[in-house]
Amino acid sequence: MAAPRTRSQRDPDRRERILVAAAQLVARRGFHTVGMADIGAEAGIVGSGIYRHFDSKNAILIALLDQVMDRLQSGAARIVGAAPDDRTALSALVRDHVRVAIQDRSVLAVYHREVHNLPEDERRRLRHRQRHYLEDWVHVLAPLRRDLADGEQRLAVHAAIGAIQSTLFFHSGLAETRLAELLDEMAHACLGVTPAPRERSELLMTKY
Amino acid sequence: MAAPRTRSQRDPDRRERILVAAAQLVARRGFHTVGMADIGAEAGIVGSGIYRHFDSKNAILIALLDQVMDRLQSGAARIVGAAPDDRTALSALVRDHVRVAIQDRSVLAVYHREVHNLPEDERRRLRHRQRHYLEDWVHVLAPLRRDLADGEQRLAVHAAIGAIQSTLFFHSGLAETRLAELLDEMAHACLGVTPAPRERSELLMTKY
DNA sequence: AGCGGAAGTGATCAGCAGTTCACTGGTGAC
DNA sequence: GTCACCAGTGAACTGCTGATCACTTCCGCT
Repeated sequence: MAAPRTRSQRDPDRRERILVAAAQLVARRGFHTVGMADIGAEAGIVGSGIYRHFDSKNAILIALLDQVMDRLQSGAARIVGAAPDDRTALSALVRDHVRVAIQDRSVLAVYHREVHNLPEDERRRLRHRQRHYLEDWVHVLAPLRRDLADGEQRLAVHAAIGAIQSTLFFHSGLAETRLAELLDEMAHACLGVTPAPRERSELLMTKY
Repeated sequence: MAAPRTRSQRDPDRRERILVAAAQLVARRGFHTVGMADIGAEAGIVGSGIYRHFDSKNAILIALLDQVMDRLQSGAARIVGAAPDDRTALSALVRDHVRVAIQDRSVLAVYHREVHNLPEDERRRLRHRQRHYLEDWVHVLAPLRRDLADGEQRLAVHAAIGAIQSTLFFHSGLAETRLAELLDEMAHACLGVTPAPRERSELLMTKY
């Protein structure tokens, strides 16, 4: 029962296309500058057609930001669960964040700039998820930086992520592998931890 | 003639109060979430009264962002003109940016998030000023990091500033001096340069 | 073929927020 | 004292944009 119903008919993944369109447009021009008509046009339908897939304009933004947190959190969970030691875990966290920053560039940029455009409760919820993600970092950093107090470790994590995400806001023109290498290095520098050797899978920048 | 006319009458620095009010509100809730009525109320007048001091809502934002760039650029100009060598200059640039990030927290946060809400031409103008400021950093970093290519040096500068500005988006709860110390350290780590010893004046965190 | 329903359309609504404007009241100049 | 002027007021206007709704179209299923 409740068999996997044939979802949509015209375009099976229209919903996803709307999200992609919104991410690109919002990243470039800002959430409130972009109209439903714009998003619709980019996704191949008319503005009002979006309401077949989302309840409101805000719902699009929420879906977008949740998607980002999903990617970050799932990566972190996998890493923390599998890494043999703290230093390996931390380096893997750094590299995963770099990967997301490069691959999901526009969505992450949107997250960074548009969280405060959310209604109070949704913002709290996302901030909560974000805090959770950061806690993963702090938890593996703590034993490696006993010289830092609790709040200071948290600051270091923020700074490392800030360094990584600086790439969201300008175009370096560097090759992706080189870009990843440098961001990786600088994030580790912020954390005051020498990078663990890369895994083979990481060298390939694979998705999983 | 055209003597320095007695500017305003009721409140001599109402204009400034409007800017401060706008900075705080916009930093917390975002530019388009904040209405003219809100800004006015915070500044002690009614919403429409603002138009005696600014041509439009956008004009407030522009004045705000220009004010930030003024502070950054004037600091950079002073430093580059006076520093005895590149390493001292770079460290001074870092410390000045840290100072602005802490002292003018909300205004800098607004800059970071709301530039793309500007009309095309104004955005270009501000981006241009920003580029100019970054060029000062790159110029003194270049001789210290000959191992990096041109675009790579620029990336490092962005990352260092990203690390510093990460402090704009959360409350560390640390004492200001300790906060400045750590940000300073991490920014230098991103740049791959050992900090020059602090000047006496810097230790006091004075404005000039 | 023909039925049912989901996807897409376009006209229309509704409300908000920036802006304008005629007016008031207080301040400084003479 | 009074005159000119300008910051400040509040009501009204307007344009824009998110949202609604009745209608059409297209697909899948029997």
